[in-house]
Amino acid sequence: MTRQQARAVFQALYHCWGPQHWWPGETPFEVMVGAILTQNTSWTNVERAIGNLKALGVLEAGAILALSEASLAEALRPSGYFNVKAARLRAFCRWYLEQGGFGVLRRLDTPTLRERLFSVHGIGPETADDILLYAFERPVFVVDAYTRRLFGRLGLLPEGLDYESIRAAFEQALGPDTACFNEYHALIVQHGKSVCRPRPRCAECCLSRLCNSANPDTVQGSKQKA
DNA sequence: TACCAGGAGAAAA
DNA sequence: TTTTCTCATGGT
Repeated sequence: MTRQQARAVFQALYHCWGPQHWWPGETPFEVMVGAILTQNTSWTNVERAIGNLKALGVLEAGAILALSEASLAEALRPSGYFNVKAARLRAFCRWYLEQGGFGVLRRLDTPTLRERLFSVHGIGPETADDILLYAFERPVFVVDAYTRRLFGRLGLLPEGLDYESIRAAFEQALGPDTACFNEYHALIVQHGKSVCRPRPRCAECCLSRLCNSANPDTVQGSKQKA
């Protein structure tokens, strides 16, 4: 993928959807909690769970750890996978406090911080990069299922490419640009939720021109099952 | 009713 | 090493 291709997609998405103002969290810690809770879950459900934590007055690492796992799971219920996410959120909070909190972590270089996030049970590459980009404002491109789907359909990324290779492809094409990565990922998600779904509504797709030139077989969803 | 959603870890092959 | 299964609520 060339810089020109990456920028062309960005411009088309931005023109179609406008600025997305991500991430919708009031504090870096809330962004990190949201990144864990949104795993394989729609954001509207995550908002309910975060609302529960706020109502309990526990949207803080120490307060979350002070809750029993059952109480925490109950608060997280609307976000789905609540037992799994309660354990993951507690693991993250323990790590967060052990590390010294946001003020200490923000002084680490990005590769070190990324490696340390990977050491937390329940934080994989996408969640780590969400946290790096939206909470720590590091120039890390977040790759998700929408990114794979969209750029696969555009013919700009081969199928089966691993996470790190896709991330590197974007970062190499665009250069380190936190603001751009922030907006780009948000636009891909917005586009994915609205148009570029497993059963795409390509007639409504602002990228149809790019799709047609890149990969005519997949553009109109002709190879997708009806 | 079935599909899908801002994944990750464990188990099985 | 790679693939498959499990976790679960809520909207369309």
